[in-house]
Amino acid sequence: MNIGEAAAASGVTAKMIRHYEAIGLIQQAGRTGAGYRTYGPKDLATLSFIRRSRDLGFSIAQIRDLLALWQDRSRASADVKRIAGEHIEELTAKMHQLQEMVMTLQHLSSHCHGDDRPDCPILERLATGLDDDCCAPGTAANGRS
Amino acid sequence: MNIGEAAAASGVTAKMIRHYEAIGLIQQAGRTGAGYRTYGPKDLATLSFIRRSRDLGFSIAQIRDLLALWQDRSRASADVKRIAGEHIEELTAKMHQLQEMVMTLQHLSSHCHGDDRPDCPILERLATGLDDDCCAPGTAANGRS
DNA sequence: ATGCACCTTCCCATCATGTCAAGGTCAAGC
DNA sequence: GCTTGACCTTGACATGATGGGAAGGTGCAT
Repeated sequence: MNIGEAAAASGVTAKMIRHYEAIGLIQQAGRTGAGYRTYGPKDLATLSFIRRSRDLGFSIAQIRDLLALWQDRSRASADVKRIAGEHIEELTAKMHQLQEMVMTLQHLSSHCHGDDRPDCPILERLATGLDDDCCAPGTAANGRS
Repeated sequence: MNIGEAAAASGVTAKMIRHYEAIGLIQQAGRTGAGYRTYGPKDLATLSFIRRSRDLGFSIAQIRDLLALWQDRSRASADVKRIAGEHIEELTAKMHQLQEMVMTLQHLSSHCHGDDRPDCPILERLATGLDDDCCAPGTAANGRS
């Protein structure tokens, strides 16, 4: 199986397969006489594992650990669960950051009439850091926290 | 005002101030005879504007547009509102992606007993793409959608 | 005049991925 | 056999926002 077929079958681009090999995330692939990389079912399974992990937002470093655990028959599931738990916390923290941004922006946007006139509370807030057209003083979104 | 003071006052690092100048996001700063950059209140306001925009997750490209609108006295607030609205949609989409990851991971994690035994539904799911210990067939989190 | 904190430019690193270029290889058709 | 097109190889460079560090100049206080 060539790299192109492996890429199509696993959902990892050929470019990334070579990259993962270069950084040591996966073993060096076998080679044909002409230097083409060859892949077997086991390699495919590893590549698919990586792609699913990436889809769940794991970093390469985390995937490295997960792969090691996966291939360790004497692993403790607690180790896997811990990695996943840490990752969940990272993702949740990012989510909350985004949520705060969205709430602030929605608040500002709702007070911007959005017409031809230049007056705009969004720009005012960005310029001054203060939200002087705020309907709910004391909330986290008013910039005076 | 030197770059260090401007950095402390605006919350933008000296490194980034130089970078923003290099990419043309801000005007070239004035220089002393010795080549030191100097900053005035107007520059400070611009830097603070940029930092607040970054805090709200705007990209450099978006900030470029926002700065142009800010300095355009004949702007239409509708333009600002549109940029903000697009940004809200981007952020919301990212949030939902993270949310889906978190839900999937929480589902898997809740089914992992997390002890010394190697059996682990998280790894199984990453390896096979299938969630065979699923309590709620047909939901988005079971990998068979 | 010495020392320290600050400034300058320039280069490299991150992280995961993409693009592009120059060249080698394989398989099919003529 | 030769051409063609699809595929492979390596390598370099780009993204976006930021950090780190080296090597050297400047400002100010002791």
